[in-house]
Amino acid sequence: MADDISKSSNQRSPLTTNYLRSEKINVNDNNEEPFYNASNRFTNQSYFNKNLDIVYENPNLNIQNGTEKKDYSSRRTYFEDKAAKQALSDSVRREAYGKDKPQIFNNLIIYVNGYTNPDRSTLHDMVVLHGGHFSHYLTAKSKVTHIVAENLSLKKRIEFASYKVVLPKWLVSSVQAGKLLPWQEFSLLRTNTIGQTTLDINRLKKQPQITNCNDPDFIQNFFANSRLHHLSTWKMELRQQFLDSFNPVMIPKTGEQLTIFHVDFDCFFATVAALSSTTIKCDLNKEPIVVCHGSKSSDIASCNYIARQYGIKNGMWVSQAQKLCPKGVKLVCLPYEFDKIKEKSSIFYKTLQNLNMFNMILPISIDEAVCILIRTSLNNHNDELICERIREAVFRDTEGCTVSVGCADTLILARLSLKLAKPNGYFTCMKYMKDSPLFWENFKNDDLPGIGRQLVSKLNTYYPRCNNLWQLRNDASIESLKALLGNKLGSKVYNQLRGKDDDEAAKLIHDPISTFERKSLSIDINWGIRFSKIEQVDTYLERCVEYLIAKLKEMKKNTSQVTLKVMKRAKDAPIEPAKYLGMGQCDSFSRTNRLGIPSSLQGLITTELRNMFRSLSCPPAEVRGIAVHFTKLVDVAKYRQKRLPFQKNIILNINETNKINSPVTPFKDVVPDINVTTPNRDNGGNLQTGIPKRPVKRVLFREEHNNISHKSSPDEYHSDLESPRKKMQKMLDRTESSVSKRPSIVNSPLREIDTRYSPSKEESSFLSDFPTRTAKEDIAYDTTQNSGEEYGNGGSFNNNVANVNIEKNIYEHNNKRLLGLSNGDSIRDKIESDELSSQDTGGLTENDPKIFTYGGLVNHDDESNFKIMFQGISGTEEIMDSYENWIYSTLHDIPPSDRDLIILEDFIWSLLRTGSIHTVIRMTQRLSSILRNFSLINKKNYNGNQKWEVVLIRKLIHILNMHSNWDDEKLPTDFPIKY
DNA sequence: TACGTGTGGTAG
DNA sequence: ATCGCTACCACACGTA
Repeated sequence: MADDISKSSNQRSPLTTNYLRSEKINVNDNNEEPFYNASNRFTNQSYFNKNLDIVYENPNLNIQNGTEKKDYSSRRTYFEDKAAKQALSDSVRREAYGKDKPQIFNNLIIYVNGYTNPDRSTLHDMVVLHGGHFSHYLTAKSKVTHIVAENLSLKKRIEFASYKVVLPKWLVSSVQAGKLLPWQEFSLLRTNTIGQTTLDINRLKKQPQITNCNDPDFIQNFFANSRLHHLSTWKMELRQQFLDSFNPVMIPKTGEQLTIFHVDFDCFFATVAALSSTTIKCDLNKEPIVVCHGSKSSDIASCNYIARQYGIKNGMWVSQAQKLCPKGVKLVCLPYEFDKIKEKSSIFYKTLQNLNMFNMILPISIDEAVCILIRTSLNNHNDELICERIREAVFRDTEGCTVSVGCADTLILARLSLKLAKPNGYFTCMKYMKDSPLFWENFKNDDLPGIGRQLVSKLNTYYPRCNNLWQLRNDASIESLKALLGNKLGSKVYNQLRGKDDDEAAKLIHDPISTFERKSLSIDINWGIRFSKIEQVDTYLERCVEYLIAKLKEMKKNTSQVTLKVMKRAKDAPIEPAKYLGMGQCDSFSRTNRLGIPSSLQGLITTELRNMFRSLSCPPAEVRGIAVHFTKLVDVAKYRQKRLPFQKNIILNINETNKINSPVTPFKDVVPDINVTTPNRDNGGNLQTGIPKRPVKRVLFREEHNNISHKSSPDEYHSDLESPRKKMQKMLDRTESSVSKRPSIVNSPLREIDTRYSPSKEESSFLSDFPTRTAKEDIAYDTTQNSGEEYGNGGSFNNNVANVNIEKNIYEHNNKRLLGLSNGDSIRDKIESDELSSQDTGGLTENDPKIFTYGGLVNHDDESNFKIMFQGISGTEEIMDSYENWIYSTLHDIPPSDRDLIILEDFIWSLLRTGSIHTVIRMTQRLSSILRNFSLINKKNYNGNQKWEVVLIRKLIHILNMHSNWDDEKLPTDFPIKY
């Protein structure tokens, strides 16, 4: 498999690789990078290391994970380290709180799987305080003795077959009894006899999915199968992992030159599903493959690129996708492989880490990372080489998952480049593209990050003439964008269109700590929610709170503000929507309440939420979704410190069920009056008594406020209380277009319509006009071959003698030339007069800057320290810039003039003669990269790029090969040049 | 002006 | 059957 891909990637390989390989630069053919080999074979090894190879070996980059230079190159180190930290804090806690407790769990290592009752953190405490170890990870090395679980999926049952799997009750009862009870009595698998176990598994084979939201296990079961839940939690886990392990020293400072590699798996879910599918045989490259749960209204989580050719997109329903397939083509539906995905992803991140190339690796999601390299004068690396390194390494380590890489010096350009790179490729956004239609014309309005479905349609309405980002860039003024999209987003888009990251995006790079710090916590379920009685809602709310509080405790935080959001069936929506157990068209209503004190008390928060639900007055039968948000999280430790000065002023008088163990801070700066209860305004509904509440004044205000702003209330019978303004607004909402006014996913009727993802006219034509990557690159490859034959002087590339002879001639020729050129002024005069005297200056026009009109070698008086000048510049970077600009300006209809090319050749030779072969290699590589890129975004061949291809093969590579052949002939690699 | 609440929108 | 999550930003509008 690996061979297959590398072969195919060779075939559609960039000009760089092909030209060089075909030209035998990479003689050793031992899978090392061609330029690396070249460096070894040429002079100036040490200098070369400084310039090119440093990327891979830079010792400064090895300290990514800690100032103490931890070596994280080993795969397991990260987890071992984290486990060590965990163990330490556990033992500290045991020391502090567990001294008087019987150490009944000595020598046990407990792992808790899934949601349990009591919850995970309670069990954690129980285990730790009674002498046991709590393992957060189930790895081969963690030597877990027991797994605690409430119930297990069949898959897990098989996976855990060799472990002792027990119910949480084992721990609880053991603690109660004060001694370790035999685990067998609490075994989940009930493996008293082999027969029973088998029976159990068989029975569970058709383990029915829990679709009733009133089932105690509904939430767990739903989450276990929800892709979106997984995406969200994985993302937060990765962020936390980043915060736990990164080295702040490596954060780029503003103003530093960066190179950004945006790395992303190609159709990750589908690839993983196909690779790990044992039951269904399928070929990722031949059949349309999708990942989904069901058959009709099931969402497609991911589809491979064959499926995408038919117009299938992620998020589409299976029924619709099937229709898009040509006759006779069967859509292959594969199940989710969440465990495998997680596994591949952590390999992915470790691989990136182990490459030791980047200053910082920012997790974007389970399958996507942004790798950042700080450019310094020392690491003069090759971006394309790095892209390929990443791709090869990930492909190898994940055993068959391909990533694409977009590379640029801003986030936005890297992201757009990634789009061009997909699938299974890379794209580097070069300087000349940043402001060129060549680049921007490849993108549609919806390619801009931050512009989703709603805003794209806004853009399309306001700028109907703009079919691509280049047109949008030219048509959309910053004022109009701001007016259309709002101040922030408007200027963001304006900047993005110019390849610049706005402050918000840059914050990710320059302040990842605060970007990744969690500020809120929530649970949000809008599938399978069906109630008939208010008690069911109450119970459900309690389970939500239970779930959230478990997490809250893990984070050692309290919440001081709670939001409840309810999805209510829209008025004219059918009771049961098209999607099985879906939410259908809904209106959303929310209510936020501040808790008197930051808290993680289940009773208190649940009660609060129940009140809030009542205040929304939504009939339970109409509820289609419920979300609970904890906002304004407060660090438990900090909170304890903070409240100390207030302590003496607090009067505690709280009823039994909501006993608060820690002292209370007053609500804001108002005098606390904890005995006052909230008068409930839910139409005479039951008042909750005894709950500490906010001060009277505030409550009254809120009552009033709630009545006035009850636009957000699902009920209609308070209409007469509305302010005229609200009424007007409401009327506008109704009459104008409720869809565009409230176009959220939730409210949008599109949610229910099967055609919501059918490509628009523009989209389909765009897709069909745009050749696939493979096709395009095959063309590039062919061109290479053809030009090679056409211009290749037959077998002369392989003919050492011929080459040496030619080289010698050229060498002498150039020596003469160089001698002639040592008089810089005369040459300049000559060239300039040539340009003037001839109307045909190789096609140069006014618009085409005469970038390369003179050049040459300046021989300083000091023989040991002369400088090579190009364009009158001597710094390598500046020379490269000027060289690049020249290429960019002559890539199209107007090719570089022959005269200029001769001067280039002179320049190359003088570089070689002075041992600056690394610069020649860079120049060769640069040209090759530019041509590759050009061919990726241009279908057409221009005079300019064709000519440059000839230059690349006939001049640059040819010259390098001659050096290579010298080496073969055991000629000296140092040329003592006498001036 | 500064802040609070409710809502819309987006990304993976 | 089917698993339509969730963190976070920005804005409009209201209040102190």
